Amino acid sequence: MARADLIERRREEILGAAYRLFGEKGYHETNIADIAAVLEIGHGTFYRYYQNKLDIFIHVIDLVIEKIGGVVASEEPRTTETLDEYRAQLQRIGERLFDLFVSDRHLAQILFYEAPGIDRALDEKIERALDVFGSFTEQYLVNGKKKGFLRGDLNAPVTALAVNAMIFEGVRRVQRATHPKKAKDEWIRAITRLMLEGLAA
Amino acid sequence: MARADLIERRREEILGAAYRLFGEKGYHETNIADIAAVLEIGHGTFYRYYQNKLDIFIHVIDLVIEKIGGVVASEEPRTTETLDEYRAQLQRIGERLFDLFVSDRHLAQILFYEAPGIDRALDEKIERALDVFGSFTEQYLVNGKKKGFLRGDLNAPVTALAVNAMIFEGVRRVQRATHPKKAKDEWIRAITRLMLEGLAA
Amino acid sequence: MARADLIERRREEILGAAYRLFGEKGYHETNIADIAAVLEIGHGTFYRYYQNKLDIFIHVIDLVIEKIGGVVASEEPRTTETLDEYRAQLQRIGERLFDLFVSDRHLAQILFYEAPGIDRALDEKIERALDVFGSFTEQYLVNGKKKGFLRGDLNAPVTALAVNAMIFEGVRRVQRATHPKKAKDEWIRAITRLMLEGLAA
Amino acid sequence: MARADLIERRREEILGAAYRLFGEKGYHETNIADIAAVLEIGHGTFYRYYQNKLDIFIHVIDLVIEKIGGVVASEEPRTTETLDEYRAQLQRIGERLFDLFVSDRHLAQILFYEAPGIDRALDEKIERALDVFGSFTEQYLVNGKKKGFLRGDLNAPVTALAVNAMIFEGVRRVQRATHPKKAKDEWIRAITRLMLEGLAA
DNA sequence: TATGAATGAGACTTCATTCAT
DNA sequence: TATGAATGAAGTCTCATTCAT
Repeated sequence: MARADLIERRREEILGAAYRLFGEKGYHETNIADIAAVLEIGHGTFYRYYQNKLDIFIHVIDLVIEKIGGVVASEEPRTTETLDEYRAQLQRIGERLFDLFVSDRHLAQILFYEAPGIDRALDEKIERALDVFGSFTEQYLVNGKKKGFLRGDLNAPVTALAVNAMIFEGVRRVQRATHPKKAKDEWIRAITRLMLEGLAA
Repeated sequence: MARADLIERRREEILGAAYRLFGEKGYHETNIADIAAVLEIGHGTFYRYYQNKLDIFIHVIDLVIEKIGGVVASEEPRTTETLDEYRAQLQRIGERLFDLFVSDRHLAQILFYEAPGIDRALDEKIERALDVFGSFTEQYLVNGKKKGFLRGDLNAPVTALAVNAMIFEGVRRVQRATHPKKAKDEWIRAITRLMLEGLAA
Repeated sequence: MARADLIERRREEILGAAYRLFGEKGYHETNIADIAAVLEIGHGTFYRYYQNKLDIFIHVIDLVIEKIGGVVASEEPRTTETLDEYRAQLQRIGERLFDLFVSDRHLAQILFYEAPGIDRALDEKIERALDVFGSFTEQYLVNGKKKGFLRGDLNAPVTALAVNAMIFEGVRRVQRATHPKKAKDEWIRAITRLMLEGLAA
Repeated sequence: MARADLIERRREEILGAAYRLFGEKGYHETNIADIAAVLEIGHGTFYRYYQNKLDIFIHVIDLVIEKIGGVVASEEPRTTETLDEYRAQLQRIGERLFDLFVSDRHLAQILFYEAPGIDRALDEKIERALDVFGSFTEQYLVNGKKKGFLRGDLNAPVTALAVNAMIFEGVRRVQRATHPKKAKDEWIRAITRLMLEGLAA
């Protein structure tokens, strides 16, 4: 029992170290020996906890998806009744997501730069996660259509993915910005206005 | 001069082969020997035309950027006078861009999956290209503001990047779709409506 | 004493598991962890009963030698008085040996395929065991010479080893045969006729 | 053309070095780096000529089989007309085979000690080679039956394998003997007498 | 006595790059 | 200019053995 806890802790330590190193140096530049070294363990020990380098990276990606998913799923789509409520909700989620990426710079690095192209199965996994995130956004849109504060003829699934693409580009940009706070506000405002009012005069 | 032409042709042959292989197998899975093999040249010869593996990949990325840039810059922003003209223009560019990615599957694979994370300097180069693409979109927005058919208070630079993010997510999705034609129409429609009219009822 | 018995029993359980695994998977493909796993003991426990991997393999070879030795020494050479008695004796030993190898497929696998080349000292041990088996056969030949039913000028030590070589090749072949029973009869008959009557017309 | 020759020579140099090292140190104790070191080449170079360690060992075994096969097939079975001619023939082949193994100590070491148990497919290959060697001996026996100087009722295929087993045990023993010459004569004599006249008085 | 977490030497193999021909 | 043989750094992974609990 204590034994199992220690093992679980060690697994998480390794995961944490890998998360950091993959974020800092990149997947291909990070050796198993590097991960072992920062933890001051033998690199054979690593292989007691994870099958191989791809295996730990997959777990790192799971962690990334989980972190983002926590924010994405942090609100209840169906409770929103008016456009203003939706706008407020959008802003809250946006704030949390931008804060998440700004506070943890590895997140964006891993998701947007390291993960793609490592492994086709992993690309698929990320794609499915994006689909899930899309389905959350879609629920908001569907709710809005039902409640009547969003256009009844909007293509919810595609629009949801388009909206999410803007948001992810936003977090990517904000996280790299010289003044993240200012950038965050600009992006949240630009996206919500574009979404709700459109660009037409 | 004929000499120089031959060299240039050979350079392009190598670039073409590399483009194809990087798109099919990925950067790390493609060897210099593979590239040489498809051209039936010695792999030592490769090094007479490109400095190293990263060098050729950079040139592949240049090609990718150039292909996209050709579409992005295919219209003149300032000639548009009305919202309807802008809508038509958007649709034309969208069509061309989606067609480009659908007709050449390596383009999306390289841009979205292979390029990220290879090299930080290369990531920067792509970022700058995205900035350039953003500045094109921005010109349309600025023109629309000036002509009065777009909202005067919209944040043109940020909104332009957001719009482009939707478009790139669209081409990525459409290129992977089972029915690209249908997907393309849906995405173009969803994006233009979202942009111009917004989602609010 | 009960303590000592338990220890001895555990030693034999480990030996049995090792015997089976070395026979099935081979020496190099069998891990200490594999052996411990089939016994559902910790693999550290293994080292309380055997010094190391080679040590247990040496004990496995001892077991192999013992099993064969049991058959080889199962008859009394000096009681045989006539050629017919010797022929009958030969056939009895042959039957037992062939049955032993057919009933226990690991025996041949370990003796003929796994043991050679593991360790020079172990090769020597097996060589000495073969010498001992040779000396048994030699006793029959010497007895036959003394009793006058075998040629007086035959080179007993060398001929004994030659005879044993035939027998071991026989058991190796029979154990691998599609129809072991038929093969066994053929080999026993071929060897006894070759031995006693020779091939000349 | 000279190019191809050089490559072939290098392949054979590597094969020779591997043959020697596998014979001296054993398969598992020999590294690719060892082989490269004795040839003073980079160990990456090894992999230009052989796929991997097992691959070169298979080629070593091919060489072993070829060397033995050269002796085994050095006489024409059907030309023998009398028992004395057969005896002489047997002795010639025996001499050559014993000389081969005595002059090249690696041969026996590799065949009898290193090869078994490395790889099941390789074991099969050796088994098939032994079958081929058996079929040669069988031809002598069949010829003898036809010509009437060997017993008409002998089981040629099985007896051939039994005879070969004696011969291989002989070469193995002689090659290890303190006085190989004396041992060789004893073995050749013991085997031929056993074969042709049997042991009965 | 039993355990199994930790270790790290060591082996194989790949491949970008060089350079003599 | 073209070639491809040679190189060796570098990296992944295994597993016998130890030892603290």
